[in-house]
Amino acid sequence: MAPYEDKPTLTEFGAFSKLYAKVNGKLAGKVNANSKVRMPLAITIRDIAKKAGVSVTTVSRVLNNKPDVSKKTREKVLQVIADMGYSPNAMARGLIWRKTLTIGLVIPDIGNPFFAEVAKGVEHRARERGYSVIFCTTDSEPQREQEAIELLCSKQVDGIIVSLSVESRSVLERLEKQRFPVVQIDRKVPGSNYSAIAVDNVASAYTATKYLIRQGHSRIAHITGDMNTKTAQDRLLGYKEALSDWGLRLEHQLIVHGDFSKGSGILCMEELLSRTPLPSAVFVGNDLMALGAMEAIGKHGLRVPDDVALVGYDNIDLAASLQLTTIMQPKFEMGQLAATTLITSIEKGEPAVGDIILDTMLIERKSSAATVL
Amino acid sequence: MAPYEDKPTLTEFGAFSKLYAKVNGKLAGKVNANSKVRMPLAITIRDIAKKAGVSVTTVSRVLNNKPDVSKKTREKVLQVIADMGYSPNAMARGLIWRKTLTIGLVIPDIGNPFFAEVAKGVEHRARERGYSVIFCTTDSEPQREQEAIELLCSKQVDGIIVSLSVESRSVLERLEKQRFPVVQIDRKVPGSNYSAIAVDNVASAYTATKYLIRQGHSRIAHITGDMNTKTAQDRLLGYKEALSDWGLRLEHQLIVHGDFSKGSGILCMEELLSRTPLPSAVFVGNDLMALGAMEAIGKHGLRVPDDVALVGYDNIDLAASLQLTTIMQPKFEMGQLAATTLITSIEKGEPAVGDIILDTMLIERKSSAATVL
DNA sequence: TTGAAAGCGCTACCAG
DNA sequence: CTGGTAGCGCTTTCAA
Repeated sequence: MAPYEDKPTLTEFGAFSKLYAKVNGKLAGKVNANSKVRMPLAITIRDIAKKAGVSVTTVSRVLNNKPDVSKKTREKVLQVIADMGYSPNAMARGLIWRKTLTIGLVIPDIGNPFFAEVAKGVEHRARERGYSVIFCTTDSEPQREQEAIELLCSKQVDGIIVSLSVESRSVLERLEKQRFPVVQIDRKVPGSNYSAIAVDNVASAYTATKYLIRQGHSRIAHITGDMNTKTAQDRLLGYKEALSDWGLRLEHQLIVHGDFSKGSGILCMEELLSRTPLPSAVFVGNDLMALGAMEAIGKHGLRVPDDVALVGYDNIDLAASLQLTTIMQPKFEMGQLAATTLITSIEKGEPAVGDIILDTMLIERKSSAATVL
Repeated sequence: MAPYEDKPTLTEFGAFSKLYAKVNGKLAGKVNANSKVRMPLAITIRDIAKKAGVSVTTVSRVLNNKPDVSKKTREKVLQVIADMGYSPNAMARGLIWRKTLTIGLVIPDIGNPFFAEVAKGVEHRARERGYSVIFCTTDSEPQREQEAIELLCSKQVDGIIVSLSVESRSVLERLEKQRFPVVQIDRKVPGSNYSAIAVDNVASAYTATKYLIRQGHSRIAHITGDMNTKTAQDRLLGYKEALSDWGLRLEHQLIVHGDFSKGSGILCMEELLSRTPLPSAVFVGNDLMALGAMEAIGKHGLRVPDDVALVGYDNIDLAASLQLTTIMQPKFEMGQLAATTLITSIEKGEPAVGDIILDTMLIERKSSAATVL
């Protein structure tokens, strides 16, 4: 009648764990199957102690590499642990240590290659430092962002890496008051003091737009990301500044609002294709939308870059294959850095200071080339 | 001197939690800052009880929606909980319930859009059912697969969704012995009894190859995925069977082994491009490698499909944009189904039975079109 | 060098 | 309907 919900410890139950009789007190003695005493659902430190003929304290000492254990005892205990395949219950430890060695990751969408790559960086670095990662996706909906954070807090994660919409400021403020370790990634919530790992979106959007202008374009459209994010706002800003600096008129009908998804890229591009005269170039808020834009352009029998030049943002894997000119940002490294920053902050017991702004780079490819390669 | 490592409960500390004096026994009385008594690091159920003027038992009842609490008391307690922003410590609960409402997800690479989409499906469904997801990546290295599973077990997850290399059979067997809930996704470890959510890789690879043959190709190469996975083995098998059924000779020099990564796609294609005569078509083990293959082909001044036709596998987002013919498999749905299956198994207390094989579909696009669109 | 015992925050059992 | 109390599995005093 082994209960299915047993917690695993990667061992089969040995002869040792057939029936559990409480010994340290009232209930010692034989316990039959009908007893109300709950069976231990996995091997515990007590099982190890008994088998090794030592106290739980000693086992605990071995487990935690404390001194004050004779070499002989230590080896004996280690042996039993290996034999039984015991692994300590992280929850029980967490209760005492007030540490779970787990961090939270709150991102809009793991399906977006940008965030997938960021998540990869986070997970890799976290693993190196001995932490696990619980991830939550929010589609940048403030409601879900808050729920995710509350959930992670109740799960007692040691810290959280977040990428939030601008509306989640109050949530962050509450965490700040408790001095809870948080690091922002990709987008910083305005007014929040938590440090962020990001790029200069204004400057790089400016660069992208300037580049198109220099290519001879004067009717340049922009498909924005989710305007609820600082990222999208900043990229729009950079676009506007570039136009302004080069004396180009800002045409509101050339700015359409997407949400960073490929689908929205299609829709937005469709809309732009109905404008007359047609824009000759589009700075798209991210690569995923640029993908959609390409599809829309193709569907209308037009060609990139001949009819419409395109510049994206992110340099996700497919940008190279698609010959999409784009702004490269170091996604994996951002994830790694965020994890490093957060974990250091957790372990030092003090908040990270200052933002880390990483470099971006314009990568020129066919989608915007004046001359076809 | 508020310690930074405080566990957050989304509340600022109220006047209530300035200093904590043990009351239920020995240590009652004033406790000064030098005391060895650890300060409570977050609001606990006892704080709520005290503030509401009831027992912890009653608060617990309210927390768990048990009956046997008068409406008035319940409301009072709820009010205090809301006021203090209390949220129960999931670890303490987990210790008792032997449930963490957390599941593990072990995948090779979150950076691969296929797995990112699967992960998305898992997370969405898990959230709907009240579970969180810890994810671990392994690059299909058996060592890391085992470590990931052991880690997740020690974190007491309620179950695990895995996508493993064929070598991890023994690890699964140990989990099986303990009747620990596991569901396999995408690839099934041969010999394991845990049910899997996957597609028929042999049949679909057969379909893809057959399709190329029907397009008139007779020199068809294959770039395999990581041959340590059942997925890659099966796709190779389907490829071979199709060749055989159509009386085409199997040329070993036309089979090169990649690892499902884009980089390996480039390398493998380079290798194929050195063959003479050139294969006129390549069935690539997944879209990511097909991406790489396309780049390699372009770099050599050749064109798709005129010089080399390409068929991929997965139908990731960019396949549409790249006009890549591919085998579609329902990634998001696979993730959802795996989560549903696992959680149902966890909650019913019995293993899921049988595999779920989902339908695939050949999606024809330009990369293999006989006539350019 | 060892072990007994007191909890971490919570739920479950029992008695009122 | 309510409250006291014994643990969940572990670490950490403190005493031997």
